Parts: sequence; structure tokens; C-alpha cells
Amino acid sequence: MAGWNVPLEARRKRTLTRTDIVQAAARVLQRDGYEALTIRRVAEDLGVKSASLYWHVETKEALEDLLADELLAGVVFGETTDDWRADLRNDSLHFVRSLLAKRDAGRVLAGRLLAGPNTLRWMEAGLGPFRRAGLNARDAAFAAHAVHIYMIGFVIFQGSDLSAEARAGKSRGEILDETRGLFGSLPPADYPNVTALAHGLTIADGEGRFLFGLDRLIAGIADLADAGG
Amino acid sequence: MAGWNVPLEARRKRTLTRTDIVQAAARVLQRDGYEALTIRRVAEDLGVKSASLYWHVETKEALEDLLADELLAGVVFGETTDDWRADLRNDSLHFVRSLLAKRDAGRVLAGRLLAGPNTLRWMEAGLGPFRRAGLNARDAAFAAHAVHIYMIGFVIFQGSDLSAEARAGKSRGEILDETRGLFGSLPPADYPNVTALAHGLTIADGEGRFLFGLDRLIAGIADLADAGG
DNA sequence: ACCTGAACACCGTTCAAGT
DNA sequence: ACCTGAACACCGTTCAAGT
Repeated sequence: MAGWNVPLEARRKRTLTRTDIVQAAARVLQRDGYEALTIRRVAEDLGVKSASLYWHVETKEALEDLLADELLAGVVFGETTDDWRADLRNDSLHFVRSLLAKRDAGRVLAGRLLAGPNTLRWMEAGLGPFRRAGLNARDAAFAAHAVHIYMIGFVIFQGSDLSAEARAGKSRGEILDETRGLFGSLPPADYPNVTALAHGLTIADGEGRFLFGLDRLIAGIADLADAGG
Repeated sequence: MAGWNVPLEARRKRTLTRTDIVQAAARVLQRDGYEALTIRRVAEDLGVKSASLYWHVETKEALEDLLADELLAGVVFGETTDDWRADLRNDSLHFVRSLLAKRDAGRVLAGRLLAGPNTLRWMEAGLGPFRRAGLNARDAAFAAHAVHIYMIGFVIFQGSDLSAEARAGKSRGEILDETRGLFGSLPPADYPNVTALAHGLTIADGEGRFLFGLDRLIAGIADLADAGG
């Protein structure tokens, strides 16, 4: 009676683990996006009923916590050199590249501060440049946090749709073009700054935009490190 | 037959408007939080059936776009002085204070770049210090965007629950205390940086933490402004 | 110990029907 | 023009029941 048409069950030979579930969640996120990341779909991807996941994971939020840690697994760090500024710049660029390469990573990571294994490894390596800059413990921690917030914020913005219109088929570029047009057409008497900066505020915001802010942050941290050391 | 027990309907004497709906959404957000911000609850708050809202608003996402603009209505700006750095610092501090005063504002604002009336007014005033710094148009726009990303990122982090555990009753302070204990108990040979900075990474992160990063960013922007001018 | 069936209390959204 | 009733296709989560 059965035997044919059991492709999903066949894939699963052994008992389910948390790791299986987290990796399935990562697949669903990558394939269908954050909106479609549901317990039921993760279960379906595993060839299992949704209720089964609750044996391994407390809630959907807890699964997202685990997924957030998983997303940091792929972040790589360059070699340590004697130039902490260059190291910090490289590490930060790799960080945002790695997260932007994964769909909706910013939405999952936003507001989570976890202590999973990948997060700890990433933190340990990421803190290196701040310590080599010669900052005291508090300043190093605060500076690292500031850079972290900036990076996550950038990933969220860059990976977002900007508005509901975007989901209705419009591309990010089209939205930006429209916004530029709107900014430029405002009455300059009332909006002198917005009209004057319309172009810079709406041009495609890739790595150049990220690096601009990152370099300002690094310069500001260097000011402090130089003054203190 | 009726006449008694119609409190919600009585409140609504005239026809529904988009403004009514947005303000009801703001009330629901403030009262019940982002998770509870549903079309059905907004409708209930207005004494109306959920289907009615779709006459005025395309989708829930479109309503959240409108709500995002509404959240910026309360942001105030100080007097303009001849010190753009001080003005920028004041404006930024007021911005995060204003958003942190509203529940889950970061979650609504995250990733939205809109051109609503409040957003435009806020942008116009917010761009002032960057222009007075003497930066060229592109640099002023990029610098403003960097500060914006940092502020929104901070609000998201500060307003978040950090993990699923937090929603299960634990306070933010308890989570931070636990995390500090965990960081401190890691093997220092494997995690020299995390253990050394455990305290700074997990102490209660209020305005001091925000200002630290903001001041680094402003210093970095000033470096550029001074070099260019 | 682990998974399923079936239900509960919700969602966003649509659309014919009412006024 | 504006709102409702009723439905559709989903959700997260629980829990008795199966193996």
C-alpha cells in the first residue's frame, strides 16, 4: 500500500535532533524568507508533523534564537596584523557581506544577544582589534557594541523592503528612484536640506555607504585610543 | 433591545478615516506591544469589524508604514546653535529618548524608509547639523544615514527582549547578569577577550552606552569635516 | 523517548451582501 | 461610499494517544 511516494520520510532515517531542526529552519529562511519561516513549514521540510518539533524546542522564539546563532557560523575573520584599524575594517566588511548573503539574516538577528557557540567564537575574534587598539576594558566593550549595532542596523536596512510597496513587486531600485524624485520635487523653501541631499540620500546603498559610516566610527575610536595611549 | 452595552460603537459618531486607524494602531502598540498589533485588534479598538479596515488601508504592512511615520511625530529638535556637533548630539539623544519612550518603536521602524509628512519634517531638521558641518552633499547624506542606522539599531537592541527567555518572565537585567556570569566563566585560554570584557559587554546599557558610540561617530565625522574645510 | 491526530484560539485577507 | 458576515487558508501551541 505504501512504499511509493514517501520521499520526505525516506530522507529521515534516524531520530530528530535540535541541530536538524535548526538547519531546516535555516533552509526555510533561505528558500522562502522570514515571513514564511513557520513551525509548520520547518516541520514539513523535515518530513514531520509540526507538533513533533515541540518535543525538541520550547517555542518558535527559542528556535529563532538558535537560528540566530547558526547564522553567525559562516562569519570568517582575516589574519591578525599589527594594524588594528585595518583588521577591524576587514572583519566588519566580512561580517556584513556574510549576513547579506543570507536572506533576511538581519530580521532574525535584530535584538538578540545570545551566548551560543558560534556567537561566542565570533565575539572572541571580533573583540581582538578593539583590545589591540589599547582601549581600556569598558571602552573596548562599548566600542565593539557600537560597531555591532551599526553593522546589524545596516544589514537590517539593506535587507529590508523599505516599504509595503516593495513587496507589491517594486524593486528596491525603483523605490529609491521614486523617493529621490519625491525628495527633489519638494518645495526648497520648506525642505532645503532634503532637496539638496536628495541624491546622496537615495543612491543605491551598497558597500560604499557601509564603509563610509564604518570609517567614521573607526576614526572616532582611533581618536580615543590615541588620546588614551 | 440594544442601547445598553454599546460602548465602542457609541464612541464612533462619524465615518472612519485613515488617521483614526493609524492612531488606533499606535494605541494598540503602546498598550499591547508589537506581537499583539493585529488588524483584528485595531478594529476592535475602533469598535469596528476587521474587514472594515481594508476599505481604508491596503494591507497590514501598509498600516505599519503609516504607523512608522506616526511614531516620528513626537521627535523634537533643539535650537540651532553655531556648534553643529553639540546640535547633532542633542538631536540624536532626543531621537532615541523619544522612540524608547514608545513601546516597540524600533520593531516598527526597522528597515522602513518612508516619505510620510512626519518623516520628512524629521529628516529636514535632522540633516541640519551635517550641512552646517561643511560636508559636501554626498558626505552629509552618508553621514546622516550612518547616524540614523546607529540610532535605530540602538533602539532595536535597547527595546528588545534579547532572547526568548526574556519573554518567559525574566527581566532584561537578569538576562544581562546571567550573560555576564557565563562570559566570566568561560575558559580564559579559549576566550581571553570575552572573559576580560565580560563586565563592559553586559552592564546595563542606557544612555551612556548610546552616547559613547554616538560621540565616536561624531568625532569621526568631525575629522572628515575638518580635513575637507 | 519520541512522534502524530486532532483540536483550540488565533491570524490576514477576500468578497458578496447589506445600508 | 462605507461597513458587516462569513468564509478561506493559514498560524503557534497543547495534549491525549499511539509506537
